[in-house]
Amino acid sequence: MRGDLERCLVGRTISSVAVTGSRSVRRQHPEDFRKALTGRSVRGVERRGKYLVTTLDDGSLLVVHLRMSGQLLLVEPGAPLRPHTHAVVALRGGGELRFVDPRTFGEMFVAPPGRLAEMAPEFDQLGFDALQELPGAATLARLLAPRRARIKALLMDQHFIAGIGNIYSDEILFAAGLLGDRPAASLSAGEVRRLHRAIRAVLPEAIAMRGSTLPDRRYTGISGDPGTYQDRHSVYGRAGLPCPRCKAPVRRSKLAGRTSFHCPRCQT
DNA sequence: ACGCCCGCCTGTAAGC
DNA sequence: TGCTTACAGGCGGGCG
Repeated sequence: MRGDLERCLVGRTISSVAVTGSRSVRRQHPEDFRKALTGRSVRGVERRGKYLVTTLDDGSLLVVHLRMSGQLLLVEPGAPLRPHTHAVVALRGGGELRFVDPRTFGEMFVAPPGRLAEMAPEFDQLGFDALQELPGAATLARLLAPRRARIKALLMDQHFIAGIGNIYSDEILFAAGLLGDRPAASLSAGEVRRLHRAIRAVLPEAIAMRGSTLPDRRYTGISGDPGTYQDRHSVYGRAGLPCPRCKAPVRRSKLAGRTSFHCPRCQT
């Protein structure tokens, strides 16, 4: 999604903004949000964990978090308005960026220059980015050693490592051959190395395939195009289906409060 | 520090 | 067919 936004938005100017409802823009008055964006042009698009951060020409930041059901779509003006469209950002020269979110857990806000920390204190709490800031295996081992949490809970803990959620924690743990309920501190040096390699293998591969679009098609690219990594899932969403490695049926369980999937033979 | 529960919402699918 | 219930890519807060 970051790449899509970068390709579609950098250099473009925002001509107008419309916000409907009060839930998606909730850290500031929607009118302030609208004013902060109107007339700005997009300089770049970054990502911190699961937050999308668009840099504008005045140094302010447009921050978006999609949470469970949020979607960003770039459409032609006049395209039919999908239900649950909460914000429309019109671009000069055509095109509209639309924020659609049925469950309204997602949100957007604009942080004026230098105000991100005060508007979004949780940014300071984010752990290292799973993709861009992953430390070496030895450092990772040192970080895991004192932790009593289960490894899956820790992989999904944005304060520890930022960017991994329920799908990719399960896929990473499968690739590493580890059970998610193992206490983090119980991993041997070799197991941490496997985990490290799994993170570095799964995430770039999933991104190359444009992510995982589940049957409800809630996550798509900016053009509404589905990702294809769901076809490569080894365990997530595959309860009862054969493990791609050993053919044992994939098991479904509850772990770290979330529905989880693992292979009972390949993961220990 | 950790596990577990709930709430925040709406849509969907499963179960009766 | 129609109703009720459970659950869904996240995350913060409260409790024990």
